[in-house]
Amino acid sequence: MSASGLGEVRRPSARGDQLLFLTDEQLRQGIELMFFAYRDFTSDPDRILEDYAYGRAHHRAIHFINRRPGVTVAGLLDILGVTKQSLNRVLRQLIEDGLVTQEVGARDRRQRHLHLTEAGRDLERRLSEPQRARVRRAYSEAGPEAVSGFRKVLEQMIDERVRKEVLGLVGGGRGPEGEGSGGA
Amino acid sequence: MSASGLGEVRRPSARGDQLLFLTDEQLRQGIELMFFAYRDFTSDPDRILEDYAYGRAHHRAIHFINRRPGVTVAGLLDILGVTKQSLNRVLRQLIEDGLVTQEVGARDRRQRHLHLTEAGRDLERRLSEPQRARVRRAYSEAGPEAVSGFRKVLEQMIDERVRKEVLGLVGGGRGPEGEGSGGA
DNA sequence: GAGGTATGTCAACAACACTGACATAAACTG
DNA sequence: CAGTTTATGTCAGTGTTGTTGACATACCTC
Repeated sequence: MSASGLGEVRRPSARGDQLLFLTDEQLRQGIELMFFAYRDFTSDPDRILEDYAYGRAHHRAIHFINRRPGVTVAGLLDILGVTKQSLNRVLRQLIEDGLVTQEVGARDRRQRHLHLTEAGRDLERRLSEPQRARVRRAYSEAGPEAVSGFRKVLEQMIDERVRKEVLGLVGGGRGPEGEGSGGA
Repeated sequence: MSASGLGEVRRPSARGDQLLFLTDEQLRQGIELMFFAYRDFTSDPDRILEDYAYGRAHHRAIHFINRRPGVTVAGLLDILGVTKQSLNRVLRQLIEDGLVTQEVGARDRRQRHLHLTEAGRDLERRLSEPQRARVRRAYSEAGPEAVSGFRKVLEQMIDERVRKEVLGLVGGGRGPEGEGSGGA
C-alpha cells in the first residue's frame, strides 16, 4: 500500500527512484485527494448554512470580514475573486440581516469598511468551529511534520503571481485594512 | 485510529510547544490555505472548459469515467455525490457530443457502463495536463517529505466513514467496476 | 471643473446543484 | 407468474452563485 508511504525516497539504487513521487500516477492521486478532501472540508459549514438562507458565498464573506475587520468592499472583492455584483448581493443580505455593518471611511468617504456585528461573529464561530475541529483532528492524527509538509505543498499550489500576497494575508492576521487594489 | 485526541490540546508544561501546530491560529491558516490553494488548483481546467460549453461538473464526470472505465451511473453518482438529475444532464451532453459512450451491462442489463471515447480521452488529457503540471511543480518544490505529509493530512481530512472507500478508489486504480451502492 | 475611483444597483443570463414526480426496463422475490 | 425493487432516464420547478453590461451617485485628485 503506497497510500501515503512515499516519505522516504527509498534507496538511491537508481536515481530515478528519487523522483517516484512525481509520476503521473502520484500526481493523479494527489489531484483526487484534493477533490475528496475539499469536498468533505466544505461539507461542515455547508450543513450549518442550510439552516439559514445562506450559501458558501455568505460563509466566505463572513470569514474574511471576520479575518480582516474593516476591510473595504474592494479589498474583499480582491480576496474572493468575484464580481462586485455577486458580492454585493451577498453583502446586502448580510447587512439587512444584521450580521455585517458598513462604516464610511474616514479618509476616503466613498469606501465602506465592513465589520461583523455580534450576531455575525456568532455565526462565524458556529460555521468555523466544525471546520476547525476537522482540521485539528486531521493535524493531530498526521502529526506536526506532516502538517508542515501539507502547508508547504499547499503554498506551492497557489499561483505564483499572487502567492506572496495571499500568504501575507493568511499569515498576517489583522494587517492593513482596505486593500483597495492590491495588485493581481 | 482511535485518538480523535484533541481533548488534550495545550498542556500547561513545557510540552506545550509540541502542540503549537494545533492552535486556533494555525488551524485558521490551514483553512485559508485550503481555500486559496483549491481556488487556484481548479482554475486551470476551468479556463480550458470555457472554450467548450462545459463546466466543472463535466470535468469531474470525465475525470472519474477515465479513472474507472466501465463505471455505472450509480457508481458515478456515489463518487460525485450529486443527484442523478444533476449528473444526467451532464452525462447527456457528453454522450451527445461523443465524448462518452454507454454500454448495456452484461450481467445486469439495466446498468449503463460508461466509457470515454477517443475524443473524451483527448479532452481528459487536455484538462488534466495543466493540473498535473501544477501539482508536479508544487510537489517538486516542496520535496518528497512534504508531499508525504500533504497526503497524510488530506487523507485525514476526509470523512472517516468514507475514508477507506475513497482511498481505495484513489489508490486502487482500475478496480472493480460499477460500485452500485458502495456503503456511504 | 474634469477625470478617475469606489460603491451600489438593475436586468439578463448561465452553470450547477436541489426536490418532486413520473416512466421504463430489468432484476429479484414469493 | 405477479408484485416489488432497482437502475436509469426525464420533466418541471427552484435556489445559489457566478457572469456581463449598463448606469447612477458620491467622492477624491489634479
